[in-house]
Amino acid sequence: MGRMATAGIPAPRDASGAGTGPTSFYLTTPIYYVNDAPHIGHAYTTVAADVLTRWHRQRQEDVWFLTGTDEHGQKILRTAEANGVTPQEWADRLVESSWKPVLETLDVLNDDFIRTTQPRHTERVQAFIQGLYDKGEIYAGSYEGPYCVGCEEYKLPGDLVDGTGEFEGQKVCAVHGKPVEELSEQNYFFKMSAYADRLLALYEDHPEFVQPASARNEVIGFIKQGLQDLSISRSTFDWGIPIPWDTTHVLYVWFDALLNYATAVGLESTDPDEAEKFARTWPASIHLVGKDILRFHAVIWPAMLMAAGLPLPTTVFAHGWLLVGGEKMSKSKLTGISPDVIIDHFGSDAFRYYFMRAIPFGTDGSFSWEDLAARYNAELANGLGNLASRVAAMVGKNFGGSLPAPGALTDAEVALETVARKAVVDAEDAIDRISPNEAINAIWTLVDATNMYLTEQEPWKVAKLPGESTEDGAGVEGGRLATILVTAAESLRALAVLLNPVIPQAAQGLWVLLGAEEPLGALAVQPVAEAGTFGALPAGTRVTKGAALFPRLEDADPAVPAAPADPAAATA
RNA sequence: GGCGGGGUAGCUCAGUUGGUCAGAGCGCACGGCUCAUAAUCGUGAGGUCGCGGGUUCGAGCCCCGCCCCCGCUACCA
Repeated sequence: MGRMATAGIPAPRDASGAGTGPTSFYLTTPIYYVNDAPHIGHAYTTVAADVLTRWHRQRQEDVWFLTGTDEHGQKILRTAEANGVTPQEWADRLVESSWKPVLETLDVLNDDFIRTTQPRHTERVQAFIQGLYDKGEIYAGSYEGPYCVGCEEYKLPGDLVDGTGEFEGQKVCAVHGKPVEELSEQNYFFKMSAYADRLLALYEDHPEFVQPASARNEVIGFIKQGLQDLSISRSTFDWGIPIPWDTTHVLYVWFDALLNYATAVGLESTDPDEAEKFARTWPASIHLVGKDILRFHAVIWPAMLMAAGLPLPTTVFAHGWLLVGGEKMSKSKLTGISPDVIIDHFGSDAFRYYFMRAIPFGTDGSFSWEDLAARYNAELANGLGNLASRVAAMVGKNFGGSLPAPGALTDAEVALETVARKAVVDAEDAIDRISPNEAINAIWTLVDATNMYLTEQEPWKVAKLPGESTEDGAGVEGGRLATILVTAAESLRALAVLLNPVIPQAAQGLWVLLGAEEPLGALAVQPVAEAGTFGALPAGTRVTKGAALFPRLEDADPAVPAAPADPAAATA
């Protein structure tokens, strides 16, 4: 599988590729900066991570899904001070009030949640950088750059604008409009420039390392401009991990943050169990990132790992932006939307489904309430929900809710099962290419084919045919009507299994509707590879219609599409 | 400025190496059906494929110029 041209397949990390046991699959989201409250962009990343890991779990793989929060840095310090609390108190507040709850809201099943202020992280980070220091990968130097006294921070050339008035002709701080000073500061530097060639070789030899290709090209272009060493310590503030050999400095937040992916699974731990966990889990299969933080993950991170002599992750995947009204979301333009606003109205399944299907992963995508509402009604309510409803209703009406034994299969049944099998294969392939939207497209071919199958087979007419029912109107076991309904039920069974990673609540609803748990066991343990094989539900399975999976929304126009109350906004 | 990606039916977008490539879904219109969440199934709609040249027997797909949009251009979470 690893030789497919569309390099998206996480290769087995057992380099020999020999084992036949479960494949280890370790996936991460970025750790989110606690200065902000979650918006749909964060939720998008997290949901994608959840869909991918749920899928891999349903392949019976050994999965580890990590998310968490980044809590160090000057911005956090300032925000906390502005609110009259310590930075740790501030971080605690945001984590408990916003970041952990949103995982529940989104139905996300993460295996761990790391916070960069936890001792398991800070201690291991210190051990890690001490190791680099001892190896000579870090040296003392000085950082020079334009410094804005008003902002109390160094600026990038791009942050500066042309001055006006008394500062005409000078470059000034865009925020304060005043000239900046050239300052220099003693810092510790990581010898990143030494890894430029090895990084380029990495991108060349492992095109799957940075995906999609557009992201990879940007990274390569960036490095070809010349790679400089990285200043990795700060001494102008103290909210960070102290540099072990010089505690007047704290570690640069990115160096700190990136390490979470490894410390969380046991890097540098002295605990034998944790060390074993690291050996079993590392390296990561996929780091999911937004394209704004691509470079940190595709350049700095592998360079750090190379310096430490650690294995590199298989893939850094940069997804695109969610566009609102054609623009990147922003609070100032009231386009930064909280996931709660959408989920309160449409539910978490619809949220997950919409963002996973409507937007090709890796490209920017437009979000609009109109599109969300239209897809909800057309695809979830009319397409899938109604399909389940019509099948369950007919099994109830004709067989008292007890799935009958099917009769002889015709070409139509074989054709539908073929669609199901192909959907499985195509969806699996799409997941391997880290393309959830294509996976859902593949699954939906079965929704459409099953609706068509029913229209063509007309079970409601078959039910009135001689020999299809008894005197009291009950359907006949082994008849044509029974065959059609059992086949449709098998389709629903396949859909429940295939859609469980994407819309877990509705999939479970389908599982209950089908009464499948009794004969087949829990939905979560159904192997996805066998989902397309019909004939799994035995005669006598209890099918009940129940409530609509996705009730149609007539008032598809939610009241408030803009930014809601935001814990962090008050401090901005 | 440099590098890269885009501008295709009302909307969101597909369109491999140039020749059924002018498409899909949604929305809309008409028709069929009536099991179902007024759902489902079928048909249609005629868009200068950003603009102007060029190459070719033939170009959204190749070349040149131009007009817009977006991303990257180092320590911005």
